[in-house]
Amino acid sequence: MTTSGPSSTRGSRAARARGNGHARQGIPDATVARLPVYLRALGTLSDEGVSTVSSEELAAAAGVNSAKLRKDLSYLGSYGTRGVGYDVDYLVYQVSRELGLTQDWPVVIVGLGHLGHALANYGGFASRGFAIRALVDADPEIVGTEIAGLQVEHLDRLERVIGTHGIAIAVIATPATVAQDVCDRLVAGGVSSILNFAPAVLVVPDHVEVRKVDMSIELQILAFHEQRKIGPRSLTDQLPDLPALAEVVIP
Amino acid sequence: MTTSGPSSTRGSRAARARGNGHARQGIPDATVARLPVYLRALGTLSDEGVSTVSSEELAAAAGVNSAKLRKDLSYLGSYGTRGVGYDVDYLVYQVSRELGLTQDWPVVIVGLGHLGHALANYGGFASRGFAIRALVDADPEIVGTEIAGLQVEHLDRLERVIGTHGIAIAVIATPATVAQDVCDRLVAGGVSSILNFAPAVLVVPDHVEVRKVDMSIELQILAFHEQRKIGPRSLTDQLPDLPALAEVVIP
DNA sequence: CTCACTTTGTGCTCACGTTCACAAGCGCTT
DNA sequence: AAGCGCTTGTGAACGTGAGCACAAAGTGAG
Repeated sequence: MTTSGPSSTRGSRAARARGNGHARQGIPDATVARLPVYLRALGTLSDEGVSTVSSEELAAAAGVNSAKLRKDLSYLGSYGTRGVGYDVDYLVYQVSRELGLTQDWPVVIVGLGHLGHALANYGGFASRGFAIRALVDADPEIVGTEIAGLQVEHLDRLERVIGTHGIAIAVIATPATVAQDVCDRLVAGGVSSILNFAPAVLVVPDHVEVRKVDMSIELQILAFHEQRKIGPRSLTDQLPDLPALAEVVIP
Repeated sequence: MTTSGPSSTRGSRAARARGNGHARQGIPDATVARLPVYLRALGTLSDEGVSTVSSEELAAAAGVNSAKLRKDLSYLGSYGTRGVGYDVDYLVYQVSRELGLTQDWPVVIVGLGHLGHALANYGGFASRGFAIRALVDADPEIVGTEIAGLQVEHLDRLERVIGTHGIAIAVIATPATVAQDVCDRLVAGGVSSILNFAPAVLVVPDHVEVRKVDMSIELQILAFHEQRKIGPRSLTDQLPDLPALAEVVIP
């Protein structure tokens, strides 16, 4: 499940307004979230020299049900050939185009602690249509140093940096305490998509989309299921439950 | 939405087997995913000295609808007081207990590149019932060095490390190429919950739960929405779409 | 050309999740 | 002790997503 909760601009109203030739408009959110997974699997296949793939094979590589994969792809259009499968390279192009990865998106990372540092050095971005164009931090110890070939700029210049590079997508990797402030300034500066690594709930205007990545939350979800496996017979589990015990029977 | 797709041990069958006094068994996945968010908001309130909170206030702090919050909390039991609200500290305890955070979970991090390094140094774990007990890597340059107060051990010792500390939850922060191998060994060693940062689809037995954190995927989802905002009037958007143009009208 | 076989694209059903709206319950005031 | 206002807990309606199962459409053999 999903990882995070976006906030704005839900599409999907006219999701069913299809049926004609065009596939445009209204790809379900759940599908959009899976397209990058398909794209990665397709990239691997392409690198291996595979030119055609069936929904069954691709689904296995992406870790999903094949019917779901076919339905997902059908939202983009009819790019398969019955009796054959999908052309890998053609599908890579179509999915990339749908996701908006045929162009390069300039990105700024705000906050260069351990995590921001790791993100700046992560190669997985550049390969997929994202170009980290600027690094921003408030700590005088960090400002001016060079990370991943970029000079870290001071937070004061945030708005200027956004404007200069035409940045629409930003990554927040600051401490939680300043995340909302940074977020507000990003939005004021014109950023409309934010990837938030800070453990804080960001409040943004409707036209801004926020996605959250929070390892602490993911671990807690794992802990919940782990606890369930061990069983409801643990010590602490037999005790209090119902402060109000009435209203049980007799309506 | 989410973020990711777990794989196993879905609860929720007997979700509706309630109605009696007890609230046990069958908390919806969507609810479980939000409990950590509530817990964080509650922690902040508690630190601020707030002793009672209404569903409306807490929902605002957590960034969700108040009806949803009430329904979520109702799965744990009736811990609120009508006309008043919820006792903050009591609720913190109940949510923590439900998530299994009243005990400490020993965790191993495998892979100590930039990201693993950042994770090892992240303070947010310890404060929430998780204790990083071991760091494991295969690179001889890294093995033996000390990170966050722990000595990095060699991958060869993985099974031993798991056994010694009784580890059930592991974090994979290796390159994608070796993620599945590491995963298999973790599972063979007895780990049953995995948090995967590697951009790879992991295949695991049914009793193992995997959650995935992938910043590249999140960025691509943002790019999709960003592209939509700019409008379907961009250059590349007027072109190819329908290889097959027939079947348009007349059913 | 026809038939057998393969794989896509999708209608339909069911399950899950979200939201509304309100009755039930609690505390405070009079 | 009775009434009033506030807030929880939840029944019910609605919307979204998953997956089955099959018709449609393509390929290749005979």
